[in-house]
Amino acid sequence: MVEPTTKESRTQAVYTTLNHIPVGKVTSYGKLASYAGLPGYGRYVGKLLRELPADTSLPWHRVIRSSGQIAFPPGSESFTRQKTRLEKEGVSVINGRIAIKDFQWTP
DNA sequence: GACATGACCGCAC
DNA sequence: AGTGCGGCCATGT
Repeated sequence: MVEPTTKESRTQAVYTTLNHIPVGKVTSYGKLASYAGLPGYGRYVGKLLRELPADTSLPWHRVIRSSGQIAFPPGSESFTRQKTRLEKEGVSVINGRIAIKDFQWTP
């Protein structure tokens, strides 16, 4: 049988890993995918987060690009929303970039 | 099934 | 340090 990797299992794996990111730390789409057991699924992670409901309890704002920058165009609503949430958790964002040296979270 | 799109990534210049 | 290009995966037309 070859179907242990269904859409639901992938989604669940990503959600679970995302929910384990502690406050004050962030990770990247690609790293999150790898930690969830899905290396190379960075784009898919972005798609999942995009499909999240507005009232979700998942810390989607703790996911940024590997370059340390927010994935939204500066000034957009999503950008501001993410920046505000991050700063409320103690993560400084300057010019769309995470201002701390050790922003990467490792399980 | 081919082509285009997207909250991505790594490497080369 | 900024830009470009190919690679990656799932979806929608």
